[in-house]
Amino acid sequence: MGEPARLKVIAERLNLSQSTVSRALNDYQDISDQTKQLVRAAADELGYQPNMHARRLALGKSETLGYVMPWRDREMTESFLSELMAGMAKALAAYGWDLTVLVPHSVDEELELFQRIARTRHISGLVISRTYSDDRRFQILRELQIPFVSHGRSNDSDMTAWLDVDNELAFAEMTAHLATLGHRRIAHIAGPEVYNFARQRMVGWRRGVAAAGLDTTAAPFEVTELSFEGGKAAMARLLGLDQPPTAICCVSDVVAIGAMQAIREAGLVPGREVSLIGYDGLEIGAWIEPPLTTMRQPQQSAGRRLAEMLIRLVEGTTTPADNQELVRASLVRRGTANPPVAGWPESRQAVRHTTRANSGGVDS
Amino acid sequence: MGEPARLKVIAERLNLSQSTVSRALNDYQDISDQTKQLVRAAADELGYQPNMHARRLALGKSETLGYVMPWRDREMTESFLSELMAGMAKALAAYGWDLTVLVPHSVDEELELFQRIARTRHISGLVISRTYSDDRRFQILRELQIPFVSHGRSNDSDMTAWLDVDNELAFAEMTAHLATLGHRRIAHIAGPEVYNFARQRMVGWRRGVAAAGLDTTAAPFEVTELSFEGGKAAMARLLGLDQPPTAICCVSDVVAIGAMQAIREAGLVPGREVSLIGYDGLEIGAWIEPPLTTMRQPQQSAGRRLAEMLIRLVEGTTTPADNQELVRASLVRRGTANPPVAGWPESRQAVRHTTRANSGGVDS
DNA sequence: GTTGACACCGAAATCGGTTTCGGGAATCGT
DNA sequence: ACGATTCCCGAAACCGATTTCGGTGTCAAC
Repeated sequence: MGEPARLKVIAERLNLSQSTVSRALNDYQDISDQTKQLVRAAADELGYQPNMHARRLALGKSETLGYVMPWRDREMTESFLSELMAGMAKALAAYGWDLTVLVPHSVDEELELFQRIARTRHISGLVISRTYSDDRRFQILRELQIPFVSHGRSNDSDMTAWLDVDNELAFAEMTAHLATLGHRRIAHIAGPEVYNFARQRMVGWRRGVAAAGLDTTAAPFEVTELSFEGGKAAMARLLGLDQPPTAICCVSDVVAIGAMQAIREAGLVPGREVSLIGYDGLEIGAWIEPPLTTMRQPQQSAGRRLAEMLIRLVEGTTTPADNQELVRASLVRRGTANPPVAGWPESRQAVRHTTRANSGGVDS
Repeated sequence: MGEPARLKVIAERLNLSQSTVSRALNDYQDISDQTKQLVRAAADELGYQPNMHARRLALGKSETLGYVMPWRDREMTESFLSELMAGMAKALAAYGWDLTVLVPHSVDEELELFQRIARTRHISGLVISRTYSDDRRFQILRELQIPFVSHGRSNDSDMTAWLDVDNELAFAEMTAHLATLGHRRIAHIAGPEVYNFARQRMVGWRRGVAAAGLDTTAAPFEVTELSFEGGKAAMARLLGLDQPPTAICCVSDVVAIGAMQAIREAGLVPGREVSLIGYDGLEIGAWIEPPLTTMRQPQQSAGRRLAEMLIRLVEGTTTPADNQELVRASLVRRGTANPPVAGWPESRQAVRHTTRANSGGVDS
């Protein structure tokens, strides 16, 4: 019980050679069933676990995947990150693989990291996220021949593996929902265009506006950073318009929550004068007043899928192009998407609501 | 540029032996400076990176640490997890170490995991969190001789390494702050006693109540699970008391946000009739209305410290007992801790606020 | 009775590093 | 001039697995 049992120990114990034991455990055909039984029993009894490093050295594989955490900017506080990682780690554990987290704190450092991994190969595949529309990483990883799958697409991801939500569809549906409620001026608070998902969402919103028979060119939008403050500032600008919108599609929940603050500070009530829908399905959205209507995608199963795809890529049993998966987000109806109210914004100078409905409205 | 440069290649290139090259790179004393220069130059040029598996096999060390993610229960959604992990990973990267995440989905599986790690040694140290007052893991890890450091203490952590916040002090201060504002009935919404931090916070609150010259035995408290719903239910019970409290110390921000909901549903205003303070310093607390006063501890530096401590432990340069660190949380003044208002709860039947201050109050 | 075929297993090479040990050359002391 | 250090470096063992290759023994076939 002192030192961990190696292959050698269990070989001596059974009067077998080390190679026989190894092959028995790996279920080779040229080992008799009887011997296999014996070896397995002994291995069990001694609690044998192969030395990972020796194994990986011999195999030339690492059975370790890396997750590149989106750390740059201050926008990583997103709580779903841990959920995503948990999903990945759980899926990998089922195969006996490990997940290591990589946290580059600059673009250059990220590229250096890729170089190192390409040489050492101690990580045999990567999951990257927070993809840009124009993302250098795709080409570099291809050149370095590092298997990878991205969480989110990019301009350059046609032939690579990815898992993405149908952002365009989600925002088209979001817009349609607001239109169905009766809204005619549906705005969009967008994220920086460098992010591919931000662009997709913008496109989806436009598509929704057009589908509702509204004037696309007149539909107002604001681009802002993905933060509470950003959402607040953007909303304030929208409220300053001559014809302010009655409903907003927000690029993220955090931005939506910021927008709600701006709405309140203008003396209005989120979900009454101005409806809004967020995106991400954050749990905290349910805790605020009124609870935020949003769209959710399951993070944990996304993590699982990403891991499974990457394992298959590393094993070489599939091609990247065969591993492209689009998942659908679903609307979570809470309290901030309601039919427009009469008398606003037409008579906006007249209304100054300082009272507030106790409970949020109810989505229809 | 095809295959990564191994030690052998650079040895042949310089007409040296492989062992010389290895020692040169590792700065051995018995290698001339001139040779070292040559070797390093060649290594640089070829972009040499040692094969991790070979290296770790030879060294018998893994240079990989594991973080055991608290996954059981549904309470892991805490957004600071990713921040903590980022802090750890960044610190480790500076030493060339890796961080792998472990996600056991049951207690038994966690113990199995420990067994495996003890045998394979492919992870040479663990960070565990979410410690229980009575936590079997401490003894087991000691028996298995796995170096570890816990984020949070336990009954059994006297001789092991840990990093913890002074929960007791934090809640004593929190209580003192409320007392200074003039509150005389200061309640506590506590977490399950199995969690050591919940017990510590309870003790701290009691200490604070006593220090304020109030009656400890009469001070009301409620134990609940660490969730929004839990906080809400607990607050509802407190409001049902004959003499409801005017201020609440909440075991966590999430619980506090749930409590705020219960306060609103009772027709009261958080921070007016009932003051409350949370704990964790979640960013979202600043986004709700009124913004939640809370206490914060820096998560990222905590991650860094944990990693540094564990590295030293694995290296064997210190003893566990010498690596115990208590950090202090600091009060974040926002909008929910204000002086008590007159007329409540004495005339509680008379007041039914349905209107609400536009901006939250201001802490004094 | 020799020859194959087949089932089963051991010896040894291999993965790519680290480390021990010992030897040759240069330097030192006397 | 000769032995003793000191300074460098190479050969080889080692870490613990996997895998190739070859060698038994058995049995059926001719």
